[in-house]
Amino acid sequence: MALNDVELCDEHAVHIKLVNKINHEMPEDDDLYDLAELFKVFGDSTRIKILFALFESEMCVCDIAETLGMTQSAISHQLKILKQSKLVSNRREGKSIIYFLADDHVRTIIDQGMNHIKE
Amino acid sequence: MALNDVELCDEHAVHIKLVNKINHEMPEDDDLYDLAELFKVFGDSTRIKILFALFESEMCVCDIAETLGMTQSAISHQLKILKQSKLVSNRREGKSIIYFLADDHVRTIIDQGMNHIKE
DNA sequence: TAAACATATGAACAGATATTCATATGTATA
DNA sequence: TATACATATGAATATCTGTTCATATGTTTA
Repeated sequence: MALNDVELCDEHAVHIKLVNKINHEMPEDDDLYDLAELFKVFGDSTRIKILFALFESEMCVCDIAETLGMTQSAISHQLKILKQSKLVSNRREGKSIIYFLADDHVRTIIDQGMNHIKE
Repeated sequence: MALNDVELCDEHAVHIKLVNKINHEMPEDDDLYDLAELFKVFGDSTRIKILFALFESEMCVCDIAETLGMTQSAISHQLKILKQSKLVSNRREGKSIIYFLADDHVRTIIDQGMNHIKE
């Protein structure tokens, strides 16, 4: 749909200033997209579980898989997504790769989410 | 995959206590699911844009559609999802239905997300 | 260095999801 | 009360996403 083709309420003349103001305050499309992508990462219960596990302790992939009762492959795929979003980091220790939380935003965001659903 | 069928690292004997501890601290499945569902709602740029619009002012459906340059139907579908998650509420005013933010968790959660992507 | 171990990865499939289109519902107005 | 207006909704479709399976990569150890 073209931009000059959008639907308008009858009261459009009254609201046009509001629409313009809001579009002026709206963040850049890139930021909005990145933000949605970030929340998308939190929007899967497997990844949420992995993050909760890492709240308690850093862990190797195998132990995360065991904790969640899922295959190593499934966990590894999800860890890749969490790492790409910079929510977790990892380091090698011998044969194992240890994953841990990248920073404390993760906790804050999840805590706020918990507050919301607990009401 | 059955629970007694999970893969175990060779070092399993060392880590079994950690796994048990983490499973003990892990929130209930229902809560984990609800939490993921909540973040899923934030994980779409159309819905993120609607929320940013409502940060500035309550609005009727038609004006939201115009602001975002999208159809009334698409916006209405998304508003339904936002309302089901209790992120927005609405009231009727004559022919229009006015949507507004339900509470302040929304701002906090989105602000934290912004902090993360802005680093 | 060959074998075992730990993890990563690509392809494929099944299930979920956002938008569109047509239309229904509810409200105001001529 | 017929018509226009504002919004909601169901079905259909195209796209996206999580898991599985098979296998590749990289490390340790016998």
